[in-house]
Amino acid sequence: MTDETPLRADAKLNRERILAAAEDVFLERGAGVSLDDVARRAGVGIGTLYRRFPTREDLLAAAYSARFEACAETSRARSATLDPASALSAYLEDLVRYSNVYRGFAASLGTVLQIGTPGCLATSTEGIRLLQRAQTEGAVRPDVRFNDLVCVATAISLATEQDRSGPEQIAHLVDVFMNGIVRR
Amino acid sequence: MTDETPLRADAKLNRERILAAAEDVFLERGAGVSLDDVARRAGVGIGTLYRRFPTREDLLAAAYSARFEACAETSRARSATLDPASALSAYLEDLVRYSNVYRGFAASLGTVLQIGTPGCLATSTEGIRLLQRAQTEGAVRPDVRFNDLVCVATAISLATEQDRSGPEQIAHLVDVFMNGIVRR
DNA sequence: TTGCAAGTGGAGGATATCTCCACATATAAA
DNA sequence: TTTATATGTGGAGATATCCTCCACTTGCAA
Repeated sequence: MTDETPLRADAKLNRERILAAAEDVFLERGAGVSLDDVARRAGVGIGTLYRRFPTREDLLAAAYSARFEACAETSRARSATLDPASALSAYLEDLVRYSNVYRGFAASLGTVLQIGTPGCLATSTEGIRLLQRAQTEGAVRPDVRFNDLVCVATAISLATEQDRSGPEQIAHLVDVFMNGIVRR
Repeated sequence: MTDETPLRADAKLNRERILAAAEDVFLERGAGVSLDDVARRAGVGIGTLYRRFPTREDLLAAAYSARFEACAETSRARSATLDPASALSAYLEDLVRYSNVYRGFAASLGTVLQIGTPGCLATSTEGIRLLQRAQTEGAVRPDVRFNDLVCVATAISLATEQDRSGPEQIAHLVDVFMNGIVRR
């Protein structure tokens, strides 16, 4: 799963160049941009890009890694002072917010999270932890899986990146998903 | 919005050929298939296809129209004998089931429903009616919008088209989203 | 019959993806 | 230092899809 041999010095530099270029280009023009453009911006051949990141999702996962790491860290810090359900709710909201940083990223969220990048791993782990905690404390139904949460986040991201709806729309949808549609 | 002048006889025939071909090809290989393939299967030039259906979503909406019409009709019939919440729940379940007929359709559900095809309109109208009824009878939170339901359906479709989960999985997720993730 | 609005096909330009391989070079061992 | 070679590189080109454009055809109303 993880790459065995360490990269050669020049290769490592190119890898970083690619990631920096990807961040710029994805931010500017969305997650669907041509990978040739990324390579060009990085000053690197397209072959080099593909050797390092065989799929677009690999590149997205790597480019997002730091962000996801931050997402996990924020959640960890916050969850100490929140009840389990609120912590999970806040986590979901953040996940959606992060997914909307690159336009068009939402559709890949599920795939990307499954790639073993440190950040992806951190975010998944944190989500699983929060869910489990909420479930053992009886705050959340026991038959919900982490995968369900990812789907929810995906759907909300998709819905909110079409409409130019603000953060209150995201919060509303998260609330609906957390508390249900039926009046209580 | 709706097309003014009626189609010429030959054009109408071609339109039907395209729709029949689209149904076959989408069923076989998913909603993302090459539109050239659809045109070829229909025995029609690609230009003709684009003239009639400017975007893939237009074609999807038209191909789905009959199905959506059936979805609405079923719901209308059923809702007479069900309490508002159950009727809404059943409607949601159907919406998801229909969305999974073409692989890869789920992500377009929101866009497609907004296209004025008779079936799309019927399904939307029915959903809005059920939601309103449930809300005026106090069975469902007043701050939920139809758009939220589409979001829910999308999420569940996405979740269940990845896993090869059966209908009981769909029912389960609908239940979760009707009653909330939070334990009651 | 006939005029023409409506319709048709598909070549072709634009854009993307991804592979392949001749060539270059960092690095570890001699 | 000098190799030997595993590792890395660039980018041409094969393949695929999208979508437009326009010369040509045809249904149909008058």
